[in-house]
Amino acid sequence: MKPLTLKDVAARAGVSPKTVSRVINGEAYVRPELRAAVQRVVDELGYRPNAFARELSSSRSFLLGLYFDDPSSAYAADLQRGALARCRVLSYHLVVEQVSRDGEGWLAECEASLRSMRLGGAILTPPLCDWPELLDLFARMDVPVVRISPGDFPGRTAAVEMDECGAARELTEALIALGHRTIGFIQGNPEHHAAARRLEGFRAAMAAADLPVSPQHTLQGDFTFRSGLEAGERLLAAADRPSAIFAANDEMALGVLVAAMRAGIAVPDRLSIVGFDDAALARMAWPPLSTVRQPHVEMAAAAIDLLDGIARNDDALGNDRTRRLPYTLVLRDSSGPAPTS
Amino acid sequence: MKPLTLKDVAARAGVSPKTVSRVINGEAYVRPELRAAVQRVVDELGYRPNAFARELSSSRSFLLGLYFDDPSSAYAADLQRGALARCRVLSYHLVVEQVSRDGEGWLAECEASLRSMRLGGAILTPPLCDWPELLDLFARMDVPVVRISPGDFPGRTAAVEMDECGAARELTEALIALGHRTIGFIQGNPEHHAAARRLEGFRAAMAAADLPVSPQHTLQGDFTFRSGLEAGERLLAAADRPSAIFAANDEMALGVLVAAMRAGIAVPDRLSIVGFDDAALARMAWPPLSTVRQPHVEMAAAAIDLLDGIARNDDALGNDRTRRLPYTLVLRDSSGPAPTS
DNA sequence: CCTGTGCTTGACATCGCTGTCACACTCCGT
DNA sequence: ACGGAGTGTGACAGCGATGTCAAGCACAGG
Repeated sequence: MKPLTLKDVAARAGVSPKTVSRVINGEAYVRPELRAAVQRVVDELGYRPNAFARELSSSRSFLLGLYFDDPSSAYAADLQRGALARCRVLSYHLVVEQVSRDGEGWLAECEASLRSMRLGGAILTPPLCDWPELLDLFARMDVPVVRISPGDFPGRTAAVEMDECGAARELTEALIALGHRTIGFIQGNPEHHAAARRLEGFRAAMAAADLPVSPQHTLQGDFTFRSGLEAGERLLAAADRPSAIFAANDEMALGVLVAAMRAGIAVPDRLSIVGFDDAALARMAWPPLSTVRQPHVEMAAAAIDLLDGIARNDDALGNDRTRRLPYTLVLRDSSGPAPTS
Repeated sequence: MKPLTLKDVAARAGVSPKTVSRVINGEAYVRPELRAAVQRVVDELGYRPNAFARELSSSRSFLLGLYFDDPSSAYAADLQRGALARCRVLSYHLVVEQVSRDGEGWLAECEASLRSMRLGGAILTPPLCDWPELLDLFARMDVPVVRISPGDFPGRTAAVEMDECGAARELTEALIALGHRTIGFIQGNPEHHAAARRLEGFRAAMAAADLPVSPQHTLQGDFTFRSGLEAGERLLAAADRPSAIFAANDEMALGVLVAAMRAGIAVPDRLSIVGFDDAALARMAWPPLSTVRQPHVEMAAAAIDLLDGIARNDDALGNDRTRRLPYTLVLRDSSGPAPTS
């Protein structure tokens, strides 16, 4: 099966290849009738331009990179799904890359990878989005970047974010409204800077309600189930056991839930647990988790849109290179009124 | 930052571009000393050939496609992680694509996508791997394919699989050994043909032990949590409630677990539940799920290796185009002795 | 000394497309 | 009628690599 080329189409339409190219790319200066005629031939033959040749001669690119630290988290999967769907629509292709800061050569390896394959843009997810070396690399390579929930360097690149602080505050306020006065908090991966905002929001709500936040009740996790389990066990074994625990993501909240089960503490009767993200997991737990819905799919789609805009040089975007998406509180059965005892 | 080209390297090394190309590609007929000298320059400059140009002139390709039906399942994430890791090593790039059979144009869209971007190979995951139209398409486009757990058309393409039937039988035997005599089974997505083997294995074990399998105890699910929950509820409400339930994947098993919790049925004391896959989820449940570990990561890596082999025309592979990987029974706390009552 | 063979190297065309530029033509105002 | 601006079109070069082929060289055998 010989591939169809521009020349074939041109011959069939009785015009020069360049004219076909103009039609394909929607360039100006083609007579409307001619444009229509050529378009008809293109459709008839089902012609698709070879993306590699295109890229080579125009240094545009149709490949977008999605960079993850850990591509197997539920978070990553959601982002990917959103990005993928949008890519289809805008006819980009998505290249997934995994980067970790282990070892010496990670940056060099990234650079090599980028040099061998020019990307039209890249999406950096936390915690990568806050690594200055990586941002420098993309800047040097002149690859447009959109960051998801960046924690540092605001304004340095386009970004998609959510009001994590506000969301955490609202969720905490909801717990306080349920009568909880002693609330534990399990932080996420310290490298994930945006996640630190969740702690801020929690503290803000507690301070506003004049409730104390003891350091023993503010534990460090790393977003994994295991870390949530361990932190949960410690919190539940404490003398002044909190009546509610806020974990900075759903996986850790699930860990706390299991810790409570093991310890025979009824949820939500004797302990309320809330998470963050509204991952698919949240609904698979028993009781289902109260959490904050972070619109991951939409965030990824917005990121693709931003990249597309930058590629098209839509300076209509101008200064508006940051999209902020709304969150939603999702109160399910893992949280309830504080025990009266 | 101007990109480094073959010519630059050639000039620096005092040879022709073609010779550099030879060194890069490890072709024969270059004097060892020259080869070493050129290699040194390449390393020094950190030169990387432009993959697009390479692809254009040689019609080789360094892009591998990973095709999913649902890219957000835990299964998909595991496969992707394995593929990604192997790609890094072999310096391929991974393009992720999502295909569904909705609507009219899905095949045409796939074809268009493939025509615009020649892939060096593709990995098809279930249930896509059993869609004959898709297999035909790839054959027509002359893109090598490796299928993961194909259900139909054995031998048609290279494949990576696992003994699903044997695994299901062993797991069922383990339940029988625990004293269970009435065991429910929840099937997976009927489109996922390989998964039908799990039912076969289950039936084989039951038959071997002379235990009846009632049709009311063999329900249809679709691999989602929700379908597991619903099937679980039905099984648990039945008059002759089974003492153990085998769900064809972990997500559905989790659904059954929640159904049991809701109904106040203690697991594993009054009901044993087992899943299949050993997804990350399995360990996040309470009690943690007994299941069969399917080596997803290794399977994906093997698939990449197969594609690489095909690309290099290693006919050393010859007829050995199917890799079968081993499973492991993982018995955790969601299964236990049958209740004596 | 000549021819043949095998190794080593580079010149050149080519992959499919787009950027650049030149040319042709139409439509003005003067 | 003529210069100039604005349109429409195609010829041609080149993006950065590899395939092909021919040429140069060394060494063997006749």
